[in-house]
Amino acid sequence: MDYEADINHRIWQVVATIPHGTVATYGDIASSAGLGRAARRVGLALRRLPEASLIPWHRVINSQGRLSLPTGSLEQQTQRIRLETEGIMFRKNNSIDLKQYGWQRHRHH
DNA sequence: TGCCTGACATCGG
DNA sequence: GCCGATGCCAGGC
Repeated sequence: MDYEADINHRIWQVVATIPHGTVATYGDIASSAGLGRAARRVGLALRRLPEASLIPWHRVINSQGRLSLPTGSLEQQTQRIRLETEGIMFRKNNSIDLKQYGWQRHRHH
């Protein structure tokens, strides 16, 4: 397969390791996949994900703790429902506390 | 080739 | 907390 397809697979592989009930940011995934700060590349890979895939794409959110899919879209609603189903609570401003649910939350500078 | 856009991140103001 | 500018990597036309 070509280079781009290989990158997508690597990204999906990392996303697959995000534990149930936790979330990771696009940036987290990018660095873990060896892509440096190419966070936008992660969004592209998730968009390329097959509809029937079992990869937990809903556990990937932005660094502000908010969902990046279009507000009000069916996709975004699906993501929120799935996260809440896993026990993740949203704040009043529709954001998620990364300190509590974040994946690589125990790193130190 | 050039320009615009996007499931992003970070820094200012 | 809400913009706007920048840097970033690909896609689409």
